[in-house]
Amino acid sequence: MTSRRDPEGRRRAMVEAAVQEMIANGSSALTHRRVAERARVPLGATTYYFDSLDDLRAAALQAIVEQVDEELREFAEDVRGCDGRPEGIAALFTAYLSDRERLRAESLLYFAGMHKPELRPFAQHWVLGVTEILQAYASPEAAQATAVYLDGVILHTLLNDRPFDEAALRMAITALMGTSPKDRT
Amino acid sequence: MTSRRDPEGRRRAMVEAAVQEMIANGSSALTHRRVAERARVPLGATTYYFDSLDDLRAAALQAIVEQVDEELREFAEDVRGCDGRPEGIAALFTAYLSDRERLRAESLLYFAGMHKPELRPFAQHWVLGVTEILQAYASPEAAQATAVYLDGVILHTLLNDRPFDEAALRMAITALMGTSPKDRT
Amino acid sequence: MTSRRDPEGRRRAMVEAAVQEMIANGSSALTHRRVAERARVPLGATTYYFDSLDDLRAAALQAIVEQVDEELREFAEDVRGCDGRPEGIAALFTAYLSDRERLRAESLLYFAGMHKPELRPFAQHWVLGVTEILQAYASPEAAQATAVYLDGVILHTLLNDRPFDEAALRMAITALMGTSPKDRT
Amino acid sequence: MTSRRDPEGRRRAMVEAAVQEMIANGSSALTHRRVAERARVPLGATTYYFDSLDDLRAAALQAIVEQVDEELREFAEDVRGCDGRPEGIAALFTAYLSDRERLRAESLLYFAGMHKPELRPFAQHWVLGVTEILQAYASPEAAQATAVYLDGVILHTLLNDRPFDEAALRMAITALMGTSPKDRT
DNA sequence: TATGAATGAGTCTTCATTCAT
DNA sequence: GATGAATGAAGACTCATTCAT
Repeated sequence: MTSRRDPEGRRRAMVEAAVQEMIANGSSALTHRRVAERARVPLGATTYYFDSLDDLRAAALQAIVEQVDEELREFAEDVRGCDGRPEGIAALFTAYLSDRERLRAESLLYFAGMHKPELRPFAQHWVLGVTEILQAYASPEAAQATAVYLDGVILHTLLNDRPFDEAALRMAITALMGTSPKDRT
Repeated sequence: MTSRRDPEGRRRAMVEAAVQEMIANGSSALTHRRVAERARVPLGATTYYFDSLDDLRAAALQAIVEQVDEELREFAEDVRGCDGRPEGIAALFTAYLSDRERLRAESLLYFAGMHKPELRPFAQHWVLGVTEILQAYASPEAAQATAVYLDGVILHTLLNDRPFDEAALRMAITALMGTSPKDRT
Repeated sequence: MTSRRDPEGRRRAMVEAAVQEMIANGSSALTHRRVAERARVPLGATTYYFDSLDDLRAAALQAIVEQVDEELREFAEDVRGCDGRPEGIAALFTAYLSDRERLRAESLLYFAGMHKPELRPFAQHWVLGVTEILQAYASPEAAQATAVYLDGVILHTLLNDRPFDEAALRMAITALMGTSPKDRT
Repeated sequence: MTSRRDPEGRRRAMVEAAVQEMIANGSSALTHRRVAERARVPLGATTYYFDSLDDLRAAALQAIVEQVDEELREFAEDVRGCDGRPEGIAALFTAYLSDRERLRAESLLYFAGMHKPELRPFAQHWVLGVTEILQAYASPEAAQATAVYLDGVILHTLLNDRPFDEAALRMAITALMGTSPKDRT
């Protein structure tokens, strides 16, 4: 059992357990009991540390957002590393797609944002972040188009067993990054 | 109350109520009670007509799939009408995006497929359908890339109040439809 | 489906189905639906022919009593055939015990009688019948003692996979049949 | 209401209520509601303390088994007290038969064992126990025959208002206890 | 006469939340 | 501060019985 004398640790353990539970079974499957069991914490602790189950859910989503932040930082650095070239981005993203847990976690933010308007900022975090990163190498419009496409790719990947074809990714990114406002006819 | 002695009508009413309920609050919020109330049907009717809540949910998803089918048929015709030109497709799709209920319904298929592998065929229906339609005017790869991008656009639209910019849509579609395998370096 | 134009046949089919259902799952597992399904009769028929489920249950128990009657007649004849000798009775009874469905059916009468006083006559039918048969070859007291013992044997058999040992049966019957009032000290 | 904050007491109260309910109306009549009402406990408590109704039923049957154990211990001592003489056993058993609640409780084990093979050990407990006790004063075969007969007597008593005749009991026990393997012809 | 649609009462069960300790 | 006992509301589901047709 998580130590009684480490409030912060317990809190983290519960949030992490909530995230895992939501990834595994969806947001609505979250219950105090399951979190307590998974976090190896007494049942009472879940309500002692969080005012309500919704609070706990929100904390879990917040944790996912923070993880997304971290990923975006890494992604930004890696994109710099390959000088923003489409082939490089395609390779980086292919690697990103291989961690399905991560994708599922992100998709939780979408679910949440769709049914609770106040959670939309969480859901938009990823697209906005990617758009910003790509703007260093393409027009704002091209960057956004690419980010939106990549979101579609994530969706597609979550609904297929096979990984997304890297060549297709490269092709699409190349096409989209190269566009610019003047292309608008 | 839905007229008694009209089994088919009652069934339809309940399925429709289930769809509405899921659109409003997500698949997991579906309960017999809410469906009964929305369909103006006694509680017992929901279990009399459907062996289980899962059955009812499945019927609702099936209904959405059928609606998607209908939309794909219309879309196919409209795309033919504009000769598959990107500007035309962008215009058509902008119109499509304006019906948020429809988008939310479709997104239900995605989320359902994410947590229940057996429902994946439902979830892939739309992308596969769009890809097939676009193949008449672009390489298979370009068609799929465009379809995946459009899925991303749907997601983006659902998470924003403002409608998706049609010019951006046109730009991206133009870029993606024009790609072909030989572009792959 | 049992013919619509044979009311008596339908009735019999439902009663028989009820008996089978009760033998298989106990009296309390009886439902209109299961009877209708087993008897291949529309659901409505079960309430059309029987005022209530309890009525149907009673009819089923009555049918078992009638079967017991038939068995008692056979038993009486067979006992006459072996002149009431204990070895003969033991052999006959061993054969009787081999049909577990029959035993389970009889035990239903016991259950029923235990919880519904008005059904006690049904439950006592078997012991009284056997007692009467044996009285031709032993004192009333010996006959009753033997019948009670045989009831214990039925119980024992239903609770064991292995058949009851015929030698033990012969020994006990011999001992009990030979007793007489004057043995009472 | 059973005092809160006395888990063991509440548990016992519910088990006892379940036993009473089953004695009164049979195993299959057991419901959470009736137990809660009889034990003067809120409905939720019944499922908080027992994972399922079957669990509660099992606990009740277990409690009956324990009571049977206690009775067997007493019976063993009393039988020793009368030196295993048939008249003594008959007298003891007559007293035993006078407590109908006890008989009904024991019969629950029989009926349970009949429909659920995994509960057979419970059902056989009494016969095996009595057989073992009597073996100190008779051959194993005679002991078993007597025990089986006594089971029949219990059944008979439960199905009759009048108590079982002690003289008949004495006669039968005398006859059965005196038998021995060599009597088998 | 016969049937299957219909429903409301009642079953088991889960769980967020409260609160005594 | 911490916990686990406690409970009431709500959920899925079953089914005897009623009744329109």
